[in-house]
Amino acid sequence: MDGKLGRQEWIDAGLRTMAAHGIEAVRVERLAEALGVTKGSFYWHFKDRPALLDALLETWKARTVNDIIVEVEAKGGDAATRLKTLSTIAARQDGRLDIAIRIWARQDAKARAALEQVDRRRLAYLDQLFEALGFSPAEASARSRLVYHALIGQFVRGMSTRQNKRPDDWLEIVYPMLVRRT
Amino acid sequence: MDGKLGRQEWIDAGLRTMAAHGIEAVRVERLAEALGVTKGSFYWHFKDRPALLDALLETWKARTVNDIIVEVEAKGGDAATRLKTLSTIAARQDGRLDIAIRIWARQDAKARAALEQVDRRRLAYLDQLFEALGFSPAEASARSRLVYHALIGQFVRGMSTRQNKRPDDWLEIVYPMLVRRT
DNA sequence: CCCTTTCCATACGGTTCCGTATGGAGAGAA
DNA sequence: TTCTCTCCATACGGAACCGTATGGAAAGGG
Repeated sequence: MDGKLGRQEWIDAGLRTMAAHGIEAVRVERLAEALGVTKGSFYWHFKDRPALLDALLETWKARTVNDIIVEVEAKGGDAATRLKTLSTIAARQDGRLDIAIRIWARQDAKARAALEQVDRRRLAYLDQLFEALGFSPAEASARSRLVYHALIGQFVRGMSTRQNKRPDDWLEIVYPMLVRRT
Repeated sequence: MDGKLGRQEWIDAGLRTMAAHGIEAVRVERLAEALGVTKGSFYWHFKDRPALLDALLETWKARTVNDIIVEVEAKGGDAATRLKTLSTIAARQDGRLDIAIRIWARQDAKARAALEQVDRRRLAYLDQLFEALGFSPAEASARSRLVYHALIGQFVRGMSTRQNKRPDDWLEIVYPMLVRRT
């Protein structure tokens, strides 16, 4: 199964181990072993390790800034429908890569900048949906943050906890509360 | 300024750097430099690095299993009052150490076990409060998880984000919604 | 056939850790 | 004083990385 490999194979392998074990675990000699080559190959395709990490971040950012939002918009519907679509899609993601980026962002300025961009985009979209449901900007913002933070918390917890086979139904249960105007 | 130092100084230093930079940053030679000694001291007080990590975990667990719950119970009041007390106390914690443990638990079985114990304890307490407010077990459990996950998410995000000076008022805003029976 | 380009293996020096071995300084007991 | 116990410094070997230098195999063009 070995033709020659290019940047993309290294990036994919990097994203895999990053999702599984965090950015600290993506080492060039380990990736080389996993890919069945030596690091001679790596330093042909990349200048150094930071160059790979940049590529990982860019790849993640490109595929993450709009992914869920685009998917929700594609399904269409009114604000309530989109919010429902969004919550079901978001809740069944595994989010391991997002969490790995989030942990990385604690130490790295670039990762932090990319993450804040993604967060702002998603929170703005959530704000928009809640406001379309008739909530004031302050109420909409608070509910957006409640939901978004709760999803992050679920992912973080699911990452630490052993394979949780329970499908986590709390979001479905509290969903009616979240969208009901007072 | 240095009398001799004992296990506790090493543990405190370990907890500090762990809260600031994660478990990966807890290295014996770095701690030694921070404490103004060499690692000769470390290997006098500890068998090896894992022994220190065990001590860190035990220290955290001992001071965390009950901390907030005890504080809330000390203030007393009915379920609604306690829930309010709990949310304000929890929201103004920094939670960096908890998050560091949570990240560590992704890779370490012992940390995972300790963390699951703390999580179960806290979630059970939250369930109890919500049920005392008249919610069904399923509703209470869902709301507990919503709030708990949201707090985790806030801490994780606050850790990645640069010094967020906004005091995060979303919890206060959505609080009435959380405790209102349908 | 030869030559160039592409891709990778091998070998090396340097850094940062871990853990061990050993000796030494200081303080109190005998 | 001398002996002992506690605590730490120093020095060492080894592992896991990073990045560089260099050579070689494979493939295609000329």
